[in-house]
Amino acid sequence: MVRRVGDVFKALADSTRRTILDELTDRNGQTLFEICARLATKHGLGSSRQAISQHLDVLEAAGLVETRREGRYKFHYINTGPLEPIIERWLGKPEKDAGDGAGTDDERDRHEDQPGERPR
Amino acid sequence: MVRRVGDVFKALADSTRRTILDELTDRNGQTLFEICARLATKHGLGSSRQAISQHLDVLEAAGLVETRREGRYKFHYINTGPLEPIIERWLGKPEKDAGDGAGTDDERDRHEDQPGERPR
DNA sequence: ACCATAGGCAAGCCGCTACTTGCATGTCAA
DNA sequence: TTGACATGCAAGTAGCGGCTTGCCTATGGT
Repeated sequence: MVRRVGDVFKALADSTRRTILDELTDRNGQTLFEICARLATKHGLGSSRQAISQHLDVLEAAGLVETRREGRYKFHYINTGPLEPIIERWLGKPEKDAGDGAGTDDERDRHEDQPGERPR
Repeated sequence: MVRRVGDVFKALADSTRRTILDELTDRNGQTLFEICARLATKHGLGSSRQAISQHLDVLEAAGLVETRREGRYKFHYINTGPLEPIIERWLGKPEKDAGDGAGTDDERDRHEDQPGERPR
């Protein structure tokens, strides 16, 4: 698994997944059923177990959630690591308006979801 | 326009829009045609003018881009304001694992893109 | 062994979204 | 005014993403 940059943004694009991250921030290391129950009661979400499970898969693929198996339970832990660099991407450099022309040409995204790229 | 929280995440979910933000970070205040040209040359994107225009609409609706008209030109400026609070949402509070049970019940997202909500 | 619990896998449906296509509007220069 | 340039608007299309439905595996208790 290559863990692209865009996966983090895609993962955060869904409000249910953001609420899951809120829930894991409030109480870390929950199981799937725990998350389902607390999403239903505290946040009024009616999502099914499979829906939450798929959301957790997306979050794990993005590196925002790590899991640990123990018997028949699977605990989920939030990982805020991928969150830090994605903001300083646009916040870090000073705002120069129309200064130079030739960019540094560093790759950040590589356009992961671009269809073609056409290597010729 | 209410400017919801989720709009910022939705706007950042697309890699072309992120590249546009990169481009505006590199040179602020570009016109639509400028952005099209530089996306094509520097980043190798073959998006049409209308596609870029629609992306800019999304970014503006999210508050990430502000515009200023001048004659027949429309200049686009990046606005990093909405970016700052969305990360400290999960980075700010300390990670307590399985501490209390009753949450603070503060609303952050309001679940803007939830279909039902069913007010009964 | 039996059953209940916790979770996984896969196919299908449906709505949203990015993109295209075509035309319309507005602005400046000659 | 005429034409070129910069942008806007709207309908239509294709693909992706979130959710459901149904069944399966595995662990633990009795």
